[in-house]
Amino acid sequence: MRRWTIKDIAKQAGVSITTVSRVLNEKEEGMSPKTREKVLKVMEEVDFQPNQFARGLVTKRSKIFGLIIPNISNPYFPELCRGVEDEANEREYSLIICNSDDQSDKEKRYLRLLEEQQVDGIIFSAKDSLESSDEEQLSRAKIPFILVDRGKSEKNHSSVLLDNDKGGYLAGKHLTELGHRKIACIIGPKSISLTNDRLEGFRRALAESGVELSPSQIIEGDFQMEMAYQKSKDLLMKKEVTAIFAFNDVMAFGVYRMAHELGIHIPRDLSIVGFDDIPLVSALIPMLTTIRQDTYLMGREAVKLLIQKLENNETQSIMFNPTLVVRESSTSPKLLL
Amino acid sequence: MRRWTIKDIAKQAGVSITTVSRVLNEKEEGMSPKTREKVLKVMEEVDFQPNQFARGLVTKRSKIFGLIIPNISNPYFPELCRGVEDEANEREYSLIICNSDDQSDKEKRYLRLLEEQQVDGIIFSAKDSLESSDEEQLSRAKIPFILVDRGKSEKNHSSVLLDNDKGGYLAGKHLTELGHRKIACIIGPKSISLTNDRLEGFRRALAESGVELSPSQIIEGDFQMEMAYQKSKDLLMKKEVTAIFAFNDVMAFGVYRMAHELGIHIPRDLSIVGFDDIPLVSALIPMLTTIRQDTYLMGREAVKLLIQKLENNETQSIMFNPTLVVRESSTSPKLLL
DNA sequence: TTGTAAGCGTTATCAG
DNA sequence: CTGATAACGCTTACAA
Repeated sequence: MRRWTIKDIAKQAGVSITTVSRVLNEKEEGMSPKTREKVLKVMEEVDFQPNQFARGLVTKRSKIFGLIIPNISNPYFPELCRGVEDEANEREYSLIICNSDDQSDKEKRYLRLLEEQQVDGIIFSAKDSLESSDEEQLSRAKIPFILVDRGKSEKNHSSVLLDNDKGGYLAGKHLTELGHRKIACIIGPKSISLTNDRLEGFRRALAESGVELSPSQIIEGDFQMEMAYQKSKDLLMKKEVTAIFAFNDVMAFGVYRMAHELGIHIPRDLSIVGFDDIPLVSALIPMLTTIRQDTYLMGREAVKLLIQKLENNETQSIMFNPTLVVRESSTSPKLLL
Repeated sequence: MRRWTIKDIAKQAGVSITTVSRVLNEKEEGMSPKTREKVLKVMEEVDFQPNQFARGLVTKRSKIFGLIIPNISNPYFPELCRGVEDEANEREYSLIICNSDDQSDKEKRYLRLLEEQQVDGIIFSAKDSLESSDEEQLSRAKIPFILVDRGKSEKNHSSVLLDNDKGGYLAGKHLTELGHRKIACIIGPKSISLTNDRLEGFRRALAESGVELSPSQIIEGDFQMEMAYQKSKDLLMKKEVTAIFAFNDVMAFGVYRMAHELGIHIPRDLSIVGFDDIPLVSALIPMLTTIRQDTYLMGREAVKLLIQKLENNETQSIMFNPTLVVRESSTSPKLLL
């Protein structure tokens, strides 16, 4: 037999389909317990499952959220994703995930896809802040969305972001307090605003100690290990800096590798500070000093705010605070160059 | 105005809804180009998007696959997930992902959820091989599925698995060939069959060199770093082994950490072999020798076979071959104990 | 407390 | 080549 429908259930239980629909939706407590029992019994027996297509067609709700992230292979995102998934599922939503690879066209394509799938909302960790064309599309489709991790806090949309300026500041302050004066950083793509925020905070911290950051000490990376590994070579060979601040942990991994290759000892010859505090960080030897963000919680929070938006049309933004986690990779420079 | 429907398009273009539906589905090339143009133009103008609920209601297809994995935070799975997502999207499918945390009840819950969402198929990396109750449910719901990474190859369902026995064998052979005689291993949960497969291959390789694996040399881990870190302490302090084979890279990370803490030098005092070859592995210092599997490709392949099943009802299984990647963490023991 | 019937936006079957 | 029209399975006024 084909799948059971409420019609079948109704016939079997000797009631109308309306009644079945009612018990399905747990509405109308004003209903004879007998009838309810009868219906529930039949449903139970055949392990009835309502058809979401039919439901959605009427209610216009899919109980699905979309999550767009740059790349799940970047260890930052599984944590975020996990937070989003856990919160979503507790609230009976499923999650479609999409990897944009930081490409605008893929973002657009997925946005369309999600719209077509009639998702009830989108959690968006975009290439950067939303492009206006995307925002337009989203609002035209009336899909509530929330920006997470990437983007800017604006009053016309919800967001869950990190105080990246503060993160950069913490890193800078830590290094200058240790006595470092010659410091470089491996930043993210300049097109991404959080890169600039971190850089600004970092600069400010250095400036407070009268340390300047020359252009040659700012290396543009892509948040991946490989490029950081390669680009740090020059920097390390010249031996002109005593410390490096990598804008994420994965790039710090790259620096570790190059330092190892060149026989540079961490932290004796070189201090390193990372960003994110991804779980595997504690396995790096020596253990990495880093700026921690509570990625998992940010994911959960994003879903909460999204649901706020969805149910009450409330726009809300939260900014998380990063913290400095001092481990073994940072120490005072052995001598001032 | 509310969302456009094919009805609106039809009216606007001065044709019937059937015609609109036809151009939407690119059917019936036998159609006057004029009409087609006319309709397409209107669609373009209003950026028309068909309602998947209505579509699904009649076609019974959601264009969504479900992916159930233990935990996206375990670095093995993002790769798998990425492979699945890429292949799925190229074929116009979206992907709902679910983390089961290796708990049977969560698996069951998600299975139900996916069924309710009317997914067109499920890619399942279960706790272990499918429980019969799950298989029953799946077949009752007529949802095609494929097992990936975890499970057993059986002729009544498709699967994409790794030759774990061979993987274990490669690791064992490598270590014995280097001259190790006292070897331990940190395995996965015994309830998972791939653990036993790897162990068996490993044992066989050791046996070929007359090396035996005593129970005290088999440590049960959970594929996470933390437990491997703690459980390796005893092992390392006794200094009774010259090599350790960790059943995944993440646990190898844990061993690295403990070795570092205890001042044990890798590979001089201790050789380590991991499993998986996750991307960050190359950042471990010294670089980890490991058994590589092409996780990304396995993900892609899983989707291909799933679609085979879906479209042609062909059941097919593939077994991938692991390879040994020798890096810096394994070498001959400095002296035979 | 329960039932009837009108949609929801598509696709598919027939006619024309 | 094109168009009515009947499903698809559910929710929801509106009646009874």
